[in-house]
Amino acid sequence: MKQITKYVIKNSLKRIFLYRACLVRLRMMGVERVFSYTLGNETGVTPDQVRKDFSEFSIKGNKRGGYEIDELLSTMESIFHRNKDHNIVLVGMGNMGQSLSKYSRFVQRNMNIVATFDIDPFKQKMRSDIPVYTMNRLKEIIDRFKVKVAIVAVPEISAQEVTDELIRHGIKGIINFAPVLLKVPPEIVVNNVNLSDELESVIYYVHNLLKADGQKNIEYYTRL
Amino acid sequence: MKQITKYVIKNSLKRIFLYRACLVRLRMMGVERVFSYTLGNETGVTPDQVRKDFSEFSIKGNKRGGYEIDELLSTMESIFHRNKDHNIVLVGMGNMGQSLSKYSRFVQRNMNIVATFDIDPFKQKMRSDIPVYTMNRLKEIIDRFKVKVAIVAVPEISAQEVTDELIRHGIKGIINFAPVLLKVPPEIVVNNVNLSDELESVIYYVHNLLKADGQKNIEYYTRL
DNA sequence: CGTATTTTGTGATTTGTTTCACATCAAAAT
DNA sequence: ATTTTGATGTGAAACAAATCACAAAATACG
Ligand SMILES: NC(=O)c1ccc[n+]([C@@H]2O[C@H](COP(=O)([O-])OP(=O)(O)OC[C@H]3O[C@@H](n4cnc5c(N)ncnc54)[C@H](O)[C@@H]3O)[C@@H](O)[C@H]2O)c1
Ligand SMILES: NC(=O)c1ccc[n+]([C@@H]2O[C@H](COP(=O)([O-])OP(=O)(O)OC[C@H]3O[C@@H](n4cnc5c(N)ncnc54)[C@H](O)[C@@H]3O)[C@@H](O)[C@H]2O)c1
Repeated sequence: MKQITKYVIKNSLKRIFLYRACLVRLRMMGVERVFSYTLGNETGVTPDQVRKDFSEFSIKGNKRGGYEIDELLSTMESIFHRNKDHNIVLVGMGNMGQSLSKYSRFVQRNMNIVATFDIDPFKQKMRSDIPVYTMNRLKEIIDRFKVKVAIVAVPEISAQEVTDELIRHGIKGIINFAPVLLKVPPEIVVNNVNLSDELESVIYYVHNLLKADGQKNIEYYTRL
Repeated sequence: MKQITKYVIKNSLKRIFLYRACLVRLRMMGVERVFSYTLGNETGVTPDQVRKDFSEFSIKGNKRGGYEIDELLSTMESIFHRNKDHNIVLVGMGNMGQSLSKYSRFVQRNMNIVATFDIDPFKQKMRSDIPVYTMNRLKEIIDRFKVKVAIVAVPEISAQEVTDELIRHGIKGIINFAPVLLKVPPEIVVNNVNLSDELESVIYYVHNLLKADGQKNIEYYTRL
């Protein structure tokens, strides 16, 4: 009973990510507390929106005193389940897969790629920090590391087949870089990232903005 | 007068990309015409929404006869300015930059990376199809190839500085892979792609869906 | 040729999101 | 201790997006 259940990250959640990144930076700069005004200014969001977003996630501040950054960050950590580590597998060690496997920021955020998989024996011989396995070890690794989330970085043609296999072995969430809409059962979370579309949309907006020349941006964009 | 003007791709435009990819596939399979119902089914969108989207972009079909795929595709091509080529520059030939520079699908969609740039002399010596230049040739290349759009794939710390330089030399649109909100004048289009956030949001949704277990998806997601 | 059928295109309605406005509280000032 | 000030938190209002519903148009069929 596979079906297309596309989802996009809710804007309010995207903004929470934004706030967090900003808070981490401010904290490193020695700042201890923020107001919705400060945070809004820093992230290009109105203070009202910041407070509404916090309200949605039941994040509380101190009347008049604003928000204590450390407290805010630890509240966010528990919202995002960042207190514990998350094991991830990556399928497809081509250009994209290799690049992602080396990306240190995932680890910094407690997202560990514990193993990668590829059908190409040459890729399997690659020396790398993270092991590259054949597909037949998929189940073993997913079970051993209690992996719930996978990165799909295989060619378009193989993406659905790989996805089916991942789900069969217990994967619940997928971030997919292949330019296809994966069909999955409704309880599976899929985030389709299509970089060609992202780039092309920039071109589209550049052209239309140049024509429109100025204030009518709203017609073409949606604010985050 | 730099400021934060974040924009996200409008959902209706995202869906148009979706329709197009689907239409290309159907066309290759020999299908000649579609109905909003077919297309919706194929992309997980309601037929009403398909027609509303087409209406927004003034795409017309034939009452009763549906849409002729070829006609639809060529209308879309002109909407997306795909009739002409688009020259792009890429700054930062690290893991991500190299991967993107090899991505053939950009070229397939008439988006040509004409040159790449890096401060690292080692990267400049790299043999690759696309030339790697020092930053001081940026202006020359941008002018020569009439480049309007750039890909930023440098570390977080350098992203703003590189962006400023790109804009100074006439770039109007940027897709940014560094996890920072770039500050740009309001007439510049920026698409900030943050892959850590995308991955983390999958984890977030997986956890919350598992808890919610079933139909209340709507609470956590926004449909595309 | 006219009637039934099917699908588009778009106002009207509903649903969702952002902005506004202000009561509420906590701290600072007097 | 009381007033003033300044920020939060959240209903209400305004705005935006998605769904519904149906008239209009094109085709099929008797
Ligand atoms: N390269 C990029 O910058 C880029 C950008 C955006 C999207 N993408 C998408 O990401 C995906 C990967 O792109 P790439 O450039 O890394 O391609 P690639 O060809 O370099 O790598 C694909 C890898 O997947 C492996 N593979 C193929 N079928 C497999 C299967 N059934 N099971 C396991 N592994 C399999 C191949 O052996 C290869 O190593 C593609 O869908 C592409 O469209 C790539
Ligand atoms: N690697 C990934 O998979 C990945 C994923 C998501 C986001 N990103 C982001 O993309 C960016 C690049 O990541 P990466 O992994 O390729 O890093 P990297 O360190 O491999 O590459 C960065 C490149 O930028 C060059 N550079 C640095 N400063 C520069 C400057 N001022 N001008 C020109 N070039 C400069 C460096 O010489 C290097 O070649 C980072 O911001 C990173 O956070 C990377």
